[in-house]
Amino acid sequence: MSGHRPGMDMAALGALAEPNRMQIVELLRDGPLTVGEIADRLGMRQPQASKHLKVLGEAGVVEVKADANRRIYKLRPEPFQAMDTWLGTFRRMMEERYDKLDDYLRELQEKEPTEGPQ
Amino acid sequence: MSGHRPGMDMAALGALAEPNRMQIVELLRDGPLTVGEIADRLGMRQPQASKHLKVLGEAGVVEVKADANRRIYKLRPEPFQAMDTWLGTFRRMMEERYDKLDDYLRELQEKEPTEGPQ
DNA sequence: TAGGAATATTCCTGTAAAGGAATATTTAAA
DNA sequence: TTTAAATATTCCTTTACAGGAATATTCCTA
Repeated sequence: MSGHRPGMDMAALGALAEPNRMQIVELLRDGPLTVGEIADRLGMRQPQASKHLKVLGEAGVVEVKADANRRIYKLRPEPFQAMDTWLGTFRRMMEERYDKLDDYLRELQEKEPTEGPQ
Repeated sequence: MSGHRPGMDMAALGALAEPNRMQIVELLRDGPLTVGEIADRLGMRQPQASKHLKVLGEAGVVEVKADANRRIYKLRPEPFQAMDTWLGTFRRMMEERYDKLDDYLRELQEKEPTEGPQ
């Protein structure tokens, strides 16, 4: 299977597209943290932190390690690597200064010969 | 101004985190297209295509060029470059196999000397 | 200037998701 | 085995947003 086009997971994107979760991710960039620390440093309540971490976990962005009472969360590299790969497919476009617009305009003209070759 | 931390725009992320819009973006990767073409190729109705394109436009992901009746949409490189830059700040983590977890565990131990050095 | 093509907008409705508050769960320690 | 700390979960309410259908807008052409 996996006859899909390259595409992109999207799950991670959806998870990151929420400000609080983005903050959590940027916080975890510097290393693993417990739920309490995350909540403290970001000024959010523990339940909200837990909920956001759950979403991040389900999206594969973070993983947990239990330490007795604590839950230590840390980033997983995979989704970031995936995003990086995906971005690669746009690299050509990112550098292109000649953007095919004129080509496309011409293309449209030809497809639409309202009048015969006058 | 711009005393912000590096961070990430987020607007683009939010826009991309919707399947149909992601499809539009991947379609536009190969070059500019009109609304009608986009709707056709993706099997969505014109109004929905217009709406999604509007969101993408407000997020700075696409830009329009008017051609008479038509609106030709194409990708803007900026948000992709921004994502790329942002991803760069995770590159260290992406490659790291030693993930500071042990360090952090030790750190937690020391911060919590419930009993004296027994 | 009337008509049609291409696109945008509006209104409505259903649903997913986020925050707040309370509570359940788990674990260590007394 | 009771208590407290750390975390997860549930319930509720509100809001954002996506799709559907209809309609408005813009522009070309006859």
